[in-house]
Amino acid sequence: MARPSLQAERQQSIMAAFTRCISKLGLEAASLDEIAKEAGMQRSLVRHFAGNREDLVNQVADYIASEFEHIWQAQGYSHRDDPSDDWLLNVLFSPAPETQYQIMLPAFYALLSAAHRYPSVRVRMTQCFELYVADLSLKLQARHKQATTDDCQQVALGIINIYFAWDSLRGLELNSTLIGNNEKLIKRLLSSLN
Amino acid sequence: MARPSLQAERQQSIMAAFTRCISKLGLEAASLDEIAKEAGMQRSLVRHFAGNREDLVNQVADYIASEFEHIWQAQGYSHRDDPSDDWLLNVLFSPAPETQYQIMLPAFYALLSAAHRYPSVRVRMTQCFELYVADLSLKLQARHKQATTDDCQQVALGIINIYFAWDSLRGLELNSTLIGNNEKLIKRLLSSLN
DNA sequence: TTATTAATTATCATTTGTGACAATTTATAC
DNA sequence: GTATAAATTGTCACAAATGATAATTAATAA
Repeated sequence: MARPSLQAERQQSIMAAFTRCISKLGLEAASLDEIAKEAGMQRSLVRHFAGNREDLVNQVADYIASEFEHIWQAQGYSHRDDPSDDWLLNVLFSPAPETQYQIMLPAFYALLSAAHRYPSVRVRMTQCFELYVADLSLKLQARHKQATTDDCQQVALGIINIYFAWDSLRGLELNSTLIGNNEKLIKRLLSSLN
Repeated sequence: MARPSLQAERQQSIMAAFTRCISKLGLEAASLDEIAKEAGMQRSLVRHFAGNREDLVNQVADYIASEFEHIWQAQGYSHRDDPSDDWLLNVLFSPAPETQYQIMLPAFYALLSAAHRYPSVRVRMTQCFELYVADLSLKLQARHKQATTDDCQQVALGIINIYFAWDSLRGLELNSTLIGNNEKLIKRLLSSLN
């Protein structure tokens, strides 16, 4: 006999707003006021539903990691039958998922960089990153049977590092051949598994 | 007939302090008070010698870019006679220069990530990054005559991206085989030039 | 030693970010 | 309609970051 709770929805939209702010401004510059403005609610509501700043940071790390894992899993599933090397390039560079990725990737990377200052963030991001590498490594192994496990892990790590670097260099106005080389580079790494 | 100016020295030590703060805290969290404390002077002096925050950020971008170029050039020079592939691994991973690199690299990367918010920072960092890639590309070309220019540029970009990613993941506590794979990965890329 | 110029110290006001909590409104069940 | 529990709004105090500037001290040249 009471008003229905919006806790869950509100918490979600706060996390989404926080993520967008991090993506745009970086973690430290994403203030509670910014988050509130981005979420279209008052700061008091942000506090009410998500707690203090430390709580928010810890929560958003889990949110971003989970979303990331989810997107990655969905992408992998939708390309599960594509035996060619291009499956990965499609996942990474195809325009379709960019709407989510364009927000998610910079935020993910911002949290990686800040992880050493927030112990519980570090734990979650480490877990997520290792899972990411391990999963890509497995997918590579499945497509390149003759390669060793170690080879696959190296290439998986390399691709992920290059991908992150590619994303975080978007703010620079590098000449386009340089940017385009990232895709070729990933192909080069993949071909080293044959 | 006046007191001698300390402008130049003070400016240098402020930049050095700012760089250390960025390396430790990130750009946005490196406040004027932190910089002053790190430089062992009062905030008023920081302002007096280096101007307001915007000035400081622009100056530190140039400082970091210049220092970086300088270190890189010196490293390259000291290994100019080493024909093996290991020259590069030594430059990147040998413990000697780490005292400077351990400060410089995270700061460099923090500025890259923030570049899109500071136009003049973006210009300087873009210039520095492109020079970095171009120079490594040339050095690779000199050691791998049979490789094409495009091959060399791809590999140079890849190595730099992997190197930066390796550095910025230090905050995570990744399992050590994963970390060690970065070095193997660079060897793998280099061997693709043969 | 004195004038000059710069370093250095000390303070102030303003803005922004954060935490806390009271007051009010709103949607449900009875 | 009324009680209930939650959402929502509003406001206050406190701390931190920045910008600005006056007052003081110190090192040189003449």
